[in-house]
Amino acid sequence: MKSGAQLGLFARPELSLDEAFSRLTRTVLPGPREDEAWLEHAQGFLQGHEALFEELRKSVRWRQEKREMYERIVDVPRLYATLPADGAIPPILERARALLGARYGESFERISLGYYRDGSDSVAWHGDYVARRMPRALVATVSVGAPRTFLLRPKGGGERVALSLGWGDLLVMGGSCQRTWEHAVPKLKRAAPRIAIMFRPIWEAHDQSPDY
DNA sequence: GGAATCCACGGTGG
DNA sequence: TCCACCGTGGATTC
Repeated sequence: MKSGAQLGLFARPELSLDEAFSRLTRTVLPGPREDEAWLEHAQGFLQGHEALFEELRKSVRWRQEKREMYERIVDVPRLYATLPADGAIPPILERARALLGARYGESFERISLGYYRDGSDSVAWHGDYVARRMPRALVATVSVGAPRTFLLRPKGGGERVALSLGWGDLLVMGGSCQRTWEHAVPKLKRAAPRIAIMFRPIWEAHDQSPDY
């Protein structure tokens, strides 16, 4: 039996509108109440994510960024792109953006993509570059393709939180999350491809720095 | 024993 | 001036 991927018979991607946010669970991360960091997580937010994964993988102009570390030029271990600069914004993502904007009262102007091709692609512990300088910053991520472990830990140490993100899952990080917590996608021996689709407001008009 | 995790490395930029 | 940043690869832990 051939899989849907082999036959190209993917379900048309759609948002399960009636229940788009019904499975959303909110987690307040441990920390000072007056400087709260929180997560909202919904499994299967985007139905038919396989088709969107394939569309993005094929149509987006993926960038391999490089970084100098310890007198060597190394590849950043993932591919990166922004929409619409590197490809058309699929209608499903415009709808997702509108839904998220309505729920959170923000306009998510920036869409950036991170392509984790296999288990050797990863991102080290970090808070988003611009967001961590803001008192509060929303970052919404929809993950398509195969799940990868997504870790969070408080800056300065403490118990960490682990999530599995893929298959159309939604994760929203809010409050002081980018400033008081760090997140990472660790390398794994074996992992199938995943694309993270990140929605962010414009925090600074001149900001051009990539966030992952 | 294999996989996950930890840690040190150091030039750059804020 | 100082410190946070971050990919690699070897060491350590699970």
